[in-house]
Amino acid sequence: MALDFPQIEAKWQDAWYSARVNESEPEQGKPKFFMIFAYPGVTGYLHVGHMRGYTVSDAIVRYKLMTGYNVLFPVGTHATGNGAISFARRVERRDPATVDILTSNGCSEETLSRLEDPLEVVRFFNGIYLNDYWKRFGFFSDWRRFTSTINPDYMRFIEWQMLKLRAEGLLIQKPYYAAACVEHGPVAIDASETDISKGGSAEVLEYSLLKFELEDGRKLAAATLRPETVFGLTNFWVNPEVEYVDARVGDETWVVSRQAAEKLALQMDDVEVVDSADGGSLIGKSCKAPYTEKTIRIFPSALCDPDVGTGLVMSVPSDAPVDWVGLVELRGDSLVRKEYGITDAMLNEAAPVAIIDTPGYGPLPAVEVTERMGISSLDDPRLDEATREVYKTGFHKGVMNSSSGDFAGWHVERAKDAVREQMIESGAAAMFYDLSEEVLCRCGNKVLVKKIPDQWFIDYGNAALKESSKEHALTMKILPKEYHDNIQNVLEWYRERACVRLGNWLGTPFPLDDRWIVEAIADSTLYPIYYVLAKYANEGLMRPEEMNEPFFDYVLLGRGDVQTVACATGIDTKVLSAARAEFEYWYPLDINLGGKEHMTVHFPVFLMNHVGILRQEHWPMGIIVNWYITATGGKISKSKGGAQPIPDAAERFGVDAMRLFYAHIASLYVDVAWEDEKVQSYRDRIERIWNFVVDSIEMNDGPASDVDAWLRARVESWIAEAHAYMEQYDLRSYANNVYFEISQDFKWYLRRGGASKEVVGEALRTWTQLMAPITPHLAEEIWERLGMPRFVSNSQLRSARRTESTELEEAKERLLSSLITDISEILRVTSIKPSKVVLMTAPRWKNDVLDNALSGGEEGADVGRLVKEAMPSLPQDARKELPAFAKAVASEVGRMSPDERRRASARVDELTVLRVAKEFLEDYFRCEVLVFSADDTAKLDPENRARQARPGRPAIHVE
RNA sequence: GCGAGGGUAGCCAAGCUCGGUCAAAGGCGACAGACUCAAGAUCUGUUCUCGCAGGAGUCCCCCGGUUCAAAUCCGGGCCCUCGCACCA
Repeated sequence: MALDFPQIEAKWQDAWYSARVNESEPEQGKPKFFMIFAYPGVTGYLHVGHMRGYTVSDAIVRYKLMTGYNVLFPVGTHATGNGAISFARRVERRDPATVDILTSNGCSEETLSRLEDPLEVVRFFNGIYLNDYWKRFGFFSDWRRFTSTINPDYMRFIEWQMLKLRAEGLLIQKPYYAAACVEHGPVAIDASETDISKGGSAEVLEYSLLKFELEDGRKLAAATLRPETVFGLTNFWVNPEVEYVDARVGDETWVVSRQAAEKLALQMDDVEVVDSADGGSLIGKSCKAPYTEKTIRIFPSALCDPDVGTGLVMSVPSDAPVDWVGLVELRGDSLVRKEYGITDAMLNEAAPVAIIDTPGYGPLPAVEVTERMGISSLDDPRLDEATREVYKTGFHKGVMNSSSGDFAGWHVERAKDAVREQMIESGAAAMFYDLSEEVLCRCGNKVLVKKIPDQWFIDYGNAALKESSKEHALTMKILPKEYHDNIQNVLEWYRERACVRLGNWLGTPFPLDDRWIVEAIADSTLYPIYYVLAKYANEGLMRPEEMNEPFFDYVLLGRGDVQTVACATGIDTKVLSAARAEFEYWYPLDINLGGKEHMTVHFPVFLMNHVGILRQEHWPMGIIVNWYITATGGKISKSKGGAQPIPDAAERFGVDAMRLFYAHIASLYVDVAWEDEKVQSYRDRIERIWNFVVDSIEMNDGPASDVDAWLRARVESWIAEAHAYMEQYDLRSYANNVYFEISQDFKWYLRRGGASKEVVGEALRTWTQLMAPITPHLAEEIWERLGMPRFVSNSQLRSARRTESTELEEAKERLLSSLITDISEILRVTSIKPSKVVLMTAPRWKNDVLDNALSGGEEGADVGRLVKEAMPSLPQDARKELPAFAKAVASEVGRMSPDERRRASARVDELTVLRVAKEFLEDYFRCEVLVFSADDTAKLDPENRARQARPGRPAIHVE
């Protein structure tokens, strides 16, 4: 009989939610478990990959619920930022891809026009996430606590957080250079291109702007990434085709390209274009280099790009292949030389000057590389490659040579910053920021780097904060372990982080200055707390305008007394006390689970804000990082709308099959490709289990047998292992046992003639409980069939009762199954069709020797001692065998782990076990089976195989 | 570049923290058999090579080292993936 997945999913979800099994209230004295997953940003539909982390969270929470914990597992969404705004804009202009995604998900034209409003977009997707994803998957989340970051009450919480950061001295202000659109303000440069229409992979480059003084006092400003090469300057490049301008900067006049002047104006105060400047007229003239004060000649070059840097370039032919090739080309270009009057003497003055010792190169790497590669023209596309090669080695491995003055002997990497600093200090240079490629805003305007003079930062560089956070992180349960170790480095590396931004964004206005909006990472650090309070706001027990600083101070920091706070807020004292008690009950957060992208972004600030603002007893306890589900042949990205819409997949495969897929397909800490066939096979597995269970429930009761005790023993092992795995949140091993190993045990039981309805029923109940965290709908359906009261989901999973006797029961069956393996192996290799199998258990003395070896304790067994102690009592014919056997046993025992020792000590009466199992074996191999002890003088052993018998491994003879 | 993770049999994926229980779990695929009118359903077995006795040989990206013993530890190399800050 097939399972109707959608039907049972709906049935149990209705039942759970109407019985409010998913809702959480504090219960003093009962241990609590508080878990969240990092809430998703509201930027469109999610895809099947996102459900991995969410599902794992739900499974953990469900397990905790079944093991005595009062659990809290709230969910929410992150609407801050421009995701919803840009989505609304795409809808507004009826972007075909966006419209297509929406309509294929069933949106009407009416809904479409509603979604032109960003707030409606947020509302719309909040509904989708809640209903189509999380409820659809049967999560045990307390829906009453749902919150979203642009809800008015949540915003009050963020305001409070910023005030506390300031109070702790963790807010600082300083200038900042950000990519910005002239019209829309700062934009994010990011490959997913939420803000921009072009240039997602651009970077902000830090140029040094070096000033070269002309005879008339004006200054040519050249932008370079390598200021330390100032010592190797030989000439200057100007493009006669480019339009330059004279720009007044403070009390100086700079010559730069018109485009560069515009950029400078955004980054420096007091920049004004006063005149145009003719590049051609400069050529042939001289200018004075900064720092070295060397006089160099100005030459023409077509390579100066007015959009890159300042459109003016300083020339270092020793280390820049482009400069060297430029000089070579110029030397051979008589036409140009004639036009600008460039003489051989001038060119000779521009001969390369060696400045850097680069491992693997001579004194002039650029000359060397271009000659080796045979590059002689600026049009040669391999110039880029040559530049990269020289730059890379020179910058990271090079050392400044004796021609670099005070910096001789410095590593280039260090010299770069030091030289720049000195030049800036002396007024010979300035900083200049530019993008590595053209970036266009969604509106079509150019994105440029703009100085923001009074940017606010959270000071994650604060030494005390950093130290406490690192120390606390060591005590946290952080998985995977690699991240537990690495987060130390991440925290160490953290520095100030911009926490507010200008522009058209959804989010909380910055309480210290409402031109700013609190930035999207900064408003999502303490938020687990807010789930505790959201219930009260959602139920109308407090209004946003009442949630002021005294309110949060009282509830979260325990400041003030309830009467005063009630006056200051207008909130009922009962509500205040309850909220505070509830916070104290649930906090700290036990687990925050999120994708690997959070490792260097969200998790560190999440931790540090807790440490910075809250009392130590409220600092978070654990972090779990999950890796991704990807699509075959590339990421299934959110922006592309999702290769596999979640409701569709749920419909096709069933929620439980997907949940099992997420739990079992691989360790959480590797990326896994989504494959329909894989999910389908989990669906098959679930149906197989269902059919098996139904058959078992309907089975006829049979007589008690000797495997009953074995199955009971196995149940104890299932439970013990389940708890052990979940202790480590190792869902995969847990699922492997529950969905694959356990069914094997049932099959073995039946095969061995087990028939007790009672024993099977007992085992089925435990099995069902074990399934409940991962495949809850299936488990409930089975639980109901078993006649159990609602619900398996909140039934209690007891702890295991393993004893010596359960060990023995398991050892007994292990003996049989390994015996079957051995016999089958012999039959397979020899191709004998057996008419008779003779089994001979090890003689008594071998057991004694093994026991003796095992009792030897830690120092292990000594062969000599074993032989000496066993010899006297041995029958004559065994004495020859003893030394070899003792040696084998000694080495075997020597390398046993404690676990193996325990098992080996739990040996069973093999003769009896085999005699009892004789019929079973005869049935299995369809032939006669004879059982002897090797001690038995009447045994049937024509080939003298009895000597091979060892404890746990009877000798075998087949014919 | 900086930082992190990884390369295991046809494929996916455990194992590596604590070296021996590892020819290396499990799943998928493939092959064979059983049950069947039949099957893409289910069950059983096989799936590195050799083997008419439960075994042997070779193996866990490559090279080298430590060790009685290495998939596991150390060094070097090649290759892949990911994060890098105002992007959630």
